[in-house]
Amino acid sequence: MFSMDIIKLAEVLNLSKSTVSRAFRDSSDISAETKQRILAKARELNYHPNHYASNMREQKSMTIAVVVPELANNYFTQIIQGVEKVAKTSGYHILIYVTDDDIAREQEFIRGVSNGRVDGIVMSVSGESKDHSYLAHVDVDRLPIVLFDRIYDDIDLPKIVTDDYDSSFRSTEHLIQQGCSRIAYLVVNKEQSIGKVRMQGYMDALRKYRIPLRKRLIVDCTNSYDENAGIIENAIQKQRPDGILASVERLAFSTYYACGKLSVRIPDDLKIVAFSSLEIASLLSPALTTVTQPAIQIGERAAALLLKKLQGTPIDDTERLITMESELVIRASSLPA
Amino acid sequence: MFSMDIIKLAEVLNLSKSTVSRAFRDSSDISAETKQRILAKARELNYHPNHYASNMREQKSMTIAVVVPELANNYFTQIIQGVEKVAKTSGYHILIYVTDDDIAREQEFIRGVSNGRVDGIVMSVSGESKDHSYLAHVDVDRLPIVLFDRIYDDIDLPKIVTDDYDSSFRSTEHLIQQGCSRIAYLVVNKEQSIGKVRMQGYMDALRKYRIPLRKRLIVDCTNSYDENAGIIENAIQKQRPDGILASVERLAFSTYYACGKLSVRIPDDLKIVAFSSLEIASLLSPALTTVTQPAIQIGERAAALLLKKLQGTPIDDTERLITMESELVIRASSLPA
DNA sequence: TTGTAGGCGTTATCAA
DNA sequence: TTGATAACGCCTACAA
Repeated sequence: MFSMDIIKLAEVLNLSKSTVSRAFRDSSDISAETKQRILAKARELNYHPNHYASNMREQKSMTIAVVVPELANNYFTQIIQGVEKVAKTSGYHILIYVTDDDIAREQEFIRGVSNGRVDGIVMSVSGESKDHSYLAHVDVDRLPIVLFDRIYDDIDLPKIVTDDYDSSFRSTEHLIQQGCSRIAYLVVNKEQSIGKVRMQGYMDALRKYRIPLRKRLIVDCTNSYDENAGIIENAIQKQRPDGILASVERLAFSTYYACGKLSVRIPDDLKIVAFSSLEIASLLSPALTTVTQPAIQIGERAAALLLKKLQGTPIDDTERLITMESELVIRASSLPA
Repeated sequence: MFSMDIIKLAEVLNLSKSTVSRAFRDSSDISAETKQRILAKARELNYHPNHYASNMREQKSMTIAVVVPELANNYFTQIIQGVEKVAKTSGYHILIYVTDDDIAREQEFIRGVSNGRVDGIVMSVSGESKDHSYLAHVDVDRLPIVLFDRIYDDIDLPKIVTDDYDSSFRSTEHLIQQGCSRIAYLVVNKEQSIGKVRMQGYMDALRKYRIPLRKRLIVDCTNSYDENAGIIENAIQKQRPDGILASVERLAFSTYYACGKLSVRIPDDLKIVAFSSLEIASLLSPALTTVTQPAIQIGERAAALLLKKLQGTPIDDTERLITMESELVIRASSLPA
């Protein structure tokens, strides 16, 4: 029950604490010899400068927060991988916060880290986009924020997104070209940025091919697996779609299960394309056609942008909205039987 | 560029900083009225007590570190989900560290958080188990550690594991009962805790059924997808196994790809069982038989155990080694064609 | 090159 | 109930 601090270490070494302190920074004001001696002793006594004390002095924490709506989603865990990778190389630590799509919690987290606890934030916002003005009050010079994927359009922060509109348009077009005419769009929250943009791509593709938009084919799902099972089964039975565009991965899985249960054959009776970062999409039965977002790169990019800002480099305008390209990988689930 | 601190807030309110400070803790030495006034003003001016300053005073950070070998693995992301969930309810923050199975980095991380940066650690160790004595030097009264899944046997810390030996034994037995006699065991690191224990279960099951152990059927894989592709293809062609037990999920995926490439049919020519936390194992082609570990619960349990310790409750002996049960979920990949 | 001293923002102790 | 003051452990002018 004995804790080492800089003073004790200094005493042991018969030096002042300033000298010891210098040994742990880049300071040139110290003889190599003394420095070695200090470092050696520190290792021996297992001394490490207290991070919080340093932080308080230096007003920085070398920590960034990653805020995501959920963890049970390959996309977000890949984002974290990307952020972690970049953060690590610059010596930053990362704190993870999961909002469960609850804007109150999102707000609470942002507040909770607004005290020097983190130096910056990488965030994909929660689904609800009603009142998010709290973000506008954050002093981004003190606490920079980079948004990715699920963003708030009216908030002026650096953003990284994927070409969701195009991907959605192309996916729908692909289904049409495979002969689908009753294409359903599965969405969790169509008020939210990505849900909305992807829906627009879907609708515009239908219009281009003069396929009437049927409101019933836009299916509102939830975050609950159980509820979605019912919703999707119901939609399949009642609306008889011959194609499905799932705006998030999870909804495609639910569709697979529903089809299994209802004996609807994929792709014979129903073709599917899904936004998904599942790496083994090709091992599914049938292999799933995906819009694959470069999730890891997005995470890396977001982290790099944040670090750049943290290092004082100004973000130029071209970097305030970065659009990355997704890839439409066509597999069996959307091809002729 | 104006930062709110307790002194400024006190000035605005015409109070002393002590009084303001009291408003933010449970202190009863303050009138309800004053407290309200302070809290209201704080909200208005967006003041939050600086976390690091508090930490320094209180010698605790309300933060725990989660150290995992990798993030590209459903098991570990589910663990994080579990830890996050429990930590959140107790107001703890979580830092994520990824070792990439590099013990040097593991060591570096532990050192790096040994300064009050975190109050405790939940960790699954890296694969290499040569020299990990550094862990023995950690003062676990100051910095409690809970190990899970991949552990070091000779380190006396609370541990949470799954019944890997039994699972492995039963899986192998299951394959034997399906008529397999040349069962390969795919492993990444057979020196490491889980790799070793799972191998033992495999070997003992073979012995029970008097099936000779063929060294060639124990296939050493790596962490690289590309390398594994070659290794596994090679093993399938040269050793002609009729059953495979994959000790980690990723190796099962590689096997699926290899079989596709080599036109080996699953389960007709080769049956597979894998340790895997993939939630959509039943959607694979064919559906994958899995040993499913209760990953989320393990994470929850590990976090709960750590929090218990942090709250000063002593850990009793029965909790020093907790064994959770995995479930063998039999699906098409290991059943008769 | 090394030492001295002040302050980073809090909270706890003690006095008023 | 409130206020003054001394830590918490560290870093950086500035002095020696």
